[in-house]
Amino acid sequence: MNLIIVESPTKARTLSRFLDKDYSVEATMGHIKDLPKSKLGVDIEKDFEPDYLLIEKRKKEIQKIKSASKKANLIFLASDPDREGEAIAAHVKEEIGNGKTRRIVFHEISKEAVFEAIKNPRDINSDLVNAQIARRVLDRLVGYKLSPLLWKKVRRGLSAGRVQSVAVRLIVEREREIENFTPEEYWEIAAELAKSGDKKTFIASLTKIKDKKAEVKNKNEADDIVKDLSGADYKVEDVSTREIRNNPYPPFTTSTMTQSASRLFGWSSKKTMSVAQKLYEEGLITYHRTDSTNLSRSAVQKARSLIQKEFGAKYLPQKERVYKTKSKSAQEAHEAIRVVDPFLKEPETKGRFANDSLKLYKLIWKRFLACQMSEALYDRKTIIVSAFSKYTLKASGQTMKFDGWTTLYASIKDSSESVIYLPEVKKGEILDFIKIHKEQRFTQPPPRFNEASLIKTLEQLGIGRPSTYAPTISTILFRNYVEKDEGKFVPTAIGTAVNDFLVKNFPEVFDYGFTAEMEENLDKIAEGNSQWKITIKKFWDPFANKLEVIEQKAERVKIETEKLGKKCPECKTGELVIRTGRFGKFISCSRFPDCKYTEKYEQKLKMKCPECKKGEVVIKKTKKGRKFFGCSRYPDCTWASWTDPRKK
DNA sequence: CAGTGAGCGAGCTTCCGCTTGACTT
Repeated sequence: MNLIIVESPTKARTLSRFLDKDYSVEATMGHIKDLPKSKLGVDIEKDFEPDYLLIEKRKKEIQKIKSASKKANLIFLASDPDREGEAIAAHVKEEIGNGKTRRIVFHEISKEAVFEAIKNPRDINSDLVNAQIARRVLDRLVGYKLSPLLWKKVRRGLSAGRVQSVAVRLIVEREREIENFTPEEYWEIAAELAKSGDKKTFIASLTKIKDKKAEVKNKNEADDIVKDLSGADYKVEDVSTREIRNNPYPPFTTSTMTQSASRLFGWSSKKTMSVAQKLYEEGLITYHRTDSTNLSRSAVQKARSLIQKEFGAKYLPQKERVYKTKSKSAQEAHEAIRVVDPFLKEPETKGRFANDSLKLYKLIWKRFLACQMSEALYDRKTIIVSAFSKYTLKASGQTMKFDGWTTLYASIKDSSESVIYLPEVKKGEILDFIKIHKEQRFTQPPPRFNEASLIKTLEQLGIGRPSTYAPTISTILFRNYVEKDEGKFVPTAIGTAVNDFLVKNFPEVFDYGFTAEMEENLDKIAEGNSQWKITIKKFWDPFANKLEVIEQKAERVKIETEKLGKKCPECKTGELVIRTGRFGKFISCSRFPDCKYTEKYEQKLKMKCPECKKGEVVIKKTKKGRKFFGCSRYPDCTWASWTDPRKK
């Protein structure tokens, strides 16, 4: 009897299905050891010795593993093939405490991959484990030293960390960009033209004036050009047709899946991940927390045979498509997110969220199949027109020749570049002038982040991991650092104050490149080329100095309040302001602490309560920070709902 | 379903990354 230990119980179940009776499989449910929650757990005096303890909640799993290991001849530690997985394997080995353990890794869950791995066992890679320790200790030092500083200098209960604080920083700085943005006026000018005698017209936009890019700044300039152009001869200078090839998107990762579900279904990352978790547990999709775009050979073969059968040879490229993982921080522990069986188009999904499950499954199915299909082909035709040999105008449009993969999965490009009618014309041909179009426009500020764009940006910066994107968003909302306004993130006064304090005093730690630099150092440790204690010491010494100075010298941070423009009804002298407390926003008197008047701040939905029809629907927060909808007449009316009543 | 802010100063808050449940207001 041999024992295989993996991280996920679902993975354990899948493995035991295709392994014979000689193997038993157990799961750790993630990490089994960690630093203590209630204290630092890092002995700085003793070279940063970490105090890894068994996690209370994992006692049950450890017991099961221990008893199973007693019956086993060999124990294969098959946690994920990355830094964290190596640490888990090391921790399990410490607990089992005998020489029967072997470390194995596999990158896909198939019989072949598992047996191949078993044939190539190795020892625990202590360099990789050391890299995990360095990562853990660094995050603990940053989080557990800076948070208490915030309690002292800003407010109790706040938090700071390598990941969450940068997420807040992105949102705060974007808001400032928007506030400081001055829109600039510009004009778009186009001529509506037609082939001589043709009834159908087309639009050519002004691109150049005297061979320089046309930049029309104001109405006077626009009017002059329009006057000029109105009586002009329009001559075709050039006609060209070019074939455009459009390749499919790579298969989903956690980041791209949450982005697509957000764009297409309007789902939060939390919702997408929980629906994906169910699909994974039902054996319908591969693991949903991954940054890899790798696909198993056999899955690709199945996909190809389905494409051949359902869509025909034209839709099947000669060679299978291979996707290289772009993300620098990727650790390739898992495959891309794909359906397990491409031939299963519409599985029966169970439970309360059956509809959502099916919706997400179909999206993953399409994305996976599409990624192995032929490219889409377009003809892009461009007509260059001149007027007075001073003005250059351009009309372009494309027609699809072959839909390829877009027959399954809509390309974003298709919706933005609509098919435009362009006539058959020849060089030198004179066109009929119909009329001039002009339109005033303004440059736009960058958009606020939503969950999708925030996750995308964090991933590009290498900050956070697939398992933490959704939880990080929950954290910064729960702490009231940011709030959502129509799905977009807006920083609160607290979030802005905390961010400015951190960035001003610890610019290196919250620099957008800090994590990338940390990863480089961790790689050196993992390769055995550097010692983790030295790396941590290099960070710690200047950091500790700064901590001390700032703790002594920094002033307590004042948090800006938003005025409501009303007098305080109690003292009649102060003004009412909005403050953000531990439980969200509330209204109070600006003369606090001299006047202690407070009032509830209610975010109204402009909708009557569906139950009593008298009160208004208001947004509230539970003690745990979760948003819900309730009636403003509470406790007279106890109507409440998790979901937005407007969306029914 | 009251509480939040300041400061008094009991005792407590806090990180990131692995994994799943529990499951309501």
